[in-house]
Amino acid sequence: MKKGRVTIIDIARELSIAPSTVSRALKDHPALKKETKDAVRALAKKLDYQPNLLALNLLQKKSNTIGVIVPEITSHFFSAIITGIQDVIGDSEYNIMICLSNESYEEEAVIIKKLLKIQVDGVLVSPTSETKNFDHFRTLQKNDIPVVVFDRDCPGLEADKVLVDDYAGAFQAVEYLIKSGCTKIAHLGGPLNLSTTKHRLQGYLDALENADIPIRKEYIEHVPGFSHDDGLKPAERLLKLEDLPDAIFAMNDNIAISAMHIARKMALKIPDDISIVGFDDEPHSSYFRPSLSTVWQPVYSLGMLSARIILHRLNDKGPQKNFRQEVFKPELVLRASSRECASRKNDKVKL
Amino acid sequence: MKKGRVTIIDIARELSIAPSTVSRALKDHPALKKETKDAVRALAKKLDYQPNLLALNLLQKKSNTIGVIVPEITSHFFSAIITGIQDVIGDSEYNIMICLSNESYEEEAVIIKKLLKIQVDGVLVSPTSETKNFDHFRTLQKNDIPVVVFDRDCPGLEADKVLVDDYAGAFQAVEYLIKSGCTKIAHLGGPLNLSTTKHRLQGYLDALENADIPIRKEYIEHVPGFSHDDGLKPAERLLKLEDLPDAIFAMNDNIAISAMHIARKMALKIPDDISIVGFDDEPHSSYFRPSLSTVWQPVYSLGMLSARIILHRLNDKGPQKNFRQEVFKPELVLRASSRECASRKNDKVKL
DNA sequence: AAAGACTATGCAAAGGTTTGCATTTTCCTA
DNA sequence: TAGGAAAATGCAAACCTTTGCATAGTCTTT
Repeated sequence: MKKGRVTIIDIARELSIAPSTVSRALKDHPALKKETKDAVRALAKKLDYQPNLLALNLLQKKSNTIGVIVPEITSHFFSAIITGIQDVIGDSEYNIMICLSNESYEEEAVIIKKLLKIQVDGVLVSPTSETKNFDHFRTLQKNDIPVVVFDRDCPGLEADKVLVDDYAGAFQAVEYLIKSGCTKIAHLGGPLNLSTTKHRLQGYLDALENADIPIRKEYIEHVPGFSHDDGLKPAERLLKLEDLPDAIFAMNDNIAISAMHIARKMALKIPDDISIVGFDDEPHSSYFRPSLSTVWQPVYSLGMLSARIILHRLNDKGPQKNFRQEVFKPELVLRASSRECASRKNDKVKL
Repeated sequence: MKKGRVTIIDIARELSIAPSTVSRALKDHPALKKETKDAVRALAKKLDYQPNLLALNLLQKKSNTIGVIVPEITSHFFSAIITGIQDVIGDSEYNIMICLSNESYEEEAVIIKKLLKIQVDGVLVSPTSETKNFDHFRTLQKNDIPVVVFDRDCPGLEADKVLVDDYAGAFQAVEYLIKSGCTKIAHLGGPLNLSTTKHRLQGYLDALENADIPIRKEYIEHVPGFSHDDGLKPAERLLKLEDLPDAIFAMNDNIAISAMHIARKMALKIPDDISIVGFDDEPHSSYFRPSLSTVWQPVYSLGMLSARIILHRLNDKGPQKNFRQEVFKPELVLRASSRECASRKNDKVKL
């Protein structure tokens, strides 16, 4: 009786043939006699032979692992993306390794080093809100590790990218607020370094300009982070202005809910006194009262596409070029935290 | 110029010594001359030598990977546990591989096979709500892979376990409802197979019995899944009973919120007409109006402890025995969806 | 000066699989 | 039946590191 697991050598010995023949038999090599193949396969099955992937990894210099770097997973946004990624990668020969950067550039850099060390075959990454320099991603590429950036863009980095048209989402949202009669529209933006923050801000600005509404600096605040608590202070600043806004377009749903809280505390009626629109369409946003109008993003699809792209890169060796850039369209979801609008029937509405 | 990455052999050749000497120098083997060590270390640094973990894995027959199997990650509950796990494992030599079973026994079994194939060193698992048979976990153990079960128990499986005292949490919650004057307390339970469901149900039953309140079958409903939508129908059944309950203790926050919705739709006042208490303390539960009373669980700690236990097992080879069973105490969090209670001041309250 | 002790280093195997090339076996044809 | 082509299989290297044992070299002691 052998101790450990069954190897190709055990099978070879038992059948008095060479290990290489066994290997070929198991992969249906055309040069082999049918009988040999059958004998090998039968014995392999009988002994419950399991190929040793560790040996294969060494031989092929690859780990069959794809690293996924995200800032966090406690929000529905990233956990849904990961679910999409997992559902695609799960059917392939690859495994995914999820790494949390905690929105810290430093941790992100450490993760990259770790992934290099274990020789991941590819990396999917949504950079932290602190990341301004992308050289660590380029290091991956120099080591022939394809990188796919998702959701948060890395301007200047040449890589496959799967993004959301944040600009359009923001523009739509603010345009709707204007149509619904709001004129004093404030914005609660995210950390300034982030591409998503910038694009949503630009969408906000352009929608105002497009409607000939002057931009007021005091109506624009930026939050330090993405949690409910991060939004409270900035929301309070907006709602303590002398000339009170009649609408707030927030960077995400959590922040929008912070604004709702402050508004409620100040006895403002939503949406009569003030409309509030978020971004992300987190599942619980529809359960609030008033339910939150927001911008929906195809998170699951985003994850799936990112995964498909990296699988494609991995199968399709060769120099990395012709980078793809896919941009998903978000959709405005109108609920009860924003006023009705005369032309509402003409808008695409998702409830 | 060499093509690939620098190996121990490259260093050996350059210094005209044996690879084994290089290996020993890098691990500070006592038999080596200081000068040799220094020379090796200097060159290793200069060439930016990175040990090839793939080779090590093969040699040591281990993958340095810990599998983490969870039903899903889109809820705050599991994503927070994973964050705790990650924060502990991240500092070790191990990597974690997160696998989603989607509450499907079949998928869970497939995952186990995959983890065996890649030769994980250990597994952390919270079984699906369908899992009644634990032989697949025993298969892991037979292969000398330690298993740590967390949150959801596997009765009869001998393994390390990190659980929450669901019984006590439920008992406390229902006891409070009784103290606050409720007498017709209904329960929205989870899928019946789950240990957590059973224990919470038992806590509910015992709290009633303890107060001499007769148990009414029609006041007990079970939801098929954990999402908001899964709770709607069962909640409706409860609230359409002729003898309306004056309180609902729900399996989790999502279900509690389903109940809140149905109650509101029926113009019931919360908590005046009906008190509602959830379980889990999801972050958004405090933002609802009325804010949700619920039972808080130390999710992050639960993840960290599970991770520590498996690391300990991995360092501490030898036969698996003396399994640990750790049980965390949950805490009742009183908010606005339940009535005040005369003796409230005496309770430990977390807001 | 020789034996013994100790220090420093090298050799080679092991871990399991794949693959180009070499070799053997089989079969057909002249 | 020899020759050669074609079919089937084997050999050995490669992937990189670790480690028990062997060996070479140095020093000490009698």
